[in-house]
Amino acid sequence: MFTQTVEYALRAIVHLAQQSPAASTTEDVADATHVPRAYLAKILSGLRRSGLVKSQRGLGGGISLSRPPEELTILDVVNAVEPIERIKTCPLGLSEHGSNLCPLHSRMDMALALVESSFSSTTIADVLKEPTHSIPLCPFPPTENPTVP
Amino acid sequence: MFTQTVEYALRAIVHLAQQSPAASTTEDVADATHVPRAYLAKILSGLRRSGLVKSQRGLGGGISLSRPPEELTILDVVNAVEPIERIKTCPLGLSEHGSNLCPLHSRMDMALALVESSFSSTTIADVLKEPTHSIPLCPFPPTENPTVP
DNA sequence: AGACTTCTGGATATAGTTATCCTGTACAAA
DNA sequence: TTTGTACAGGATAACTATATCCAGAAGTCT
Repeated sequence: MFTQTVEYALRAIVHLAQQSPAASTTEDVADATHVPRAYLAKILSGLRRSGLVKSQRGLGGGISLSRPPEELTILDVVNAVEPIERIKTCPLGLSEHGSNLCPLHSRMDMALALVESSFSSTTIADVLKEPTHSIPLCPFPPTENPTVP
Repeated sequence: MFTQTVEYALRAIVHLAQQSPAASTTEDVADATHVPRAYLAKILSGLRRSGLVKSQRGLGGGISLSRPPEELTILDVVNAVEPIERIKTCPLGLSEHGSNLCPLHSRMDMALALVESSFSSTTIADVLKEPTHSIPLCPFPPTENPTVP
């Protein structure tokens, strides 16, 4: 459901947040997140162009967050790499319909809205501050898989 | 977020439900749903293998639903073509962690759970029976894009 | 049987995603 | 200024998703 790229970007951002406001090299992030170095570099370039992170070359340089983790939501990250595209017009391309959605696409869009809402209400800081001793990217104590009634 | 294939499969199923229990030819479905015929044929083959639809060759044949629309959820269709994979173990591949999820993946899985739940609580019949005169695959009256508070 | 219809499945093409590599550029420190 | 570090970005490869085409199998109707 979520692409590799989104997964990788989120891992990277969480790691950067753990080091924030210090910078990490691409190599450091790759090692910590188990993301292929060269591909991670591309993703981080994209995040820089989106303004989520800033980069510094040379010794002591690396990548760091542009904003504090409290002001960065999961949705910000997801939308920077692969925007969640809400369904705004009928995908069948029937021009007569304008912006009205049929029941099917209305339901699909509702699911997108749920994800969007869930992601926008969680900051990276929330992820780091999770109660108990569970460590992001490196868990330990039990976290139940949620089931929505 | 959802793939073309999922979108196409849902359109096809909704159309089949509208004709249910009669059969439609692949051609009919393709025309009604604006899905490329040859590709649709592949998708329908898959749905048949999954048992959601049955096929009949020859004159008067075609594809029809195996179950009444009341007993078919959106989730059934999605899972038949591209299963929603809940995150059950840490994607970092750290064996020590067993099945415990870190806060990040716990949140991501929660989003998946929301979608799964939303899709499992809507049958294809629900989509067809939507109040007002809005017609699935062919809408007309306004349906507001939902926004979750 | 013969003509026609419709699904089935294999081969193939095209585009997008994921991943790697390599050269160049910017910066720091000595 | 030289050396070393680290990001930037282009070229390329492998794989998957999407899409097309066609020959063949299975069915209906006369």
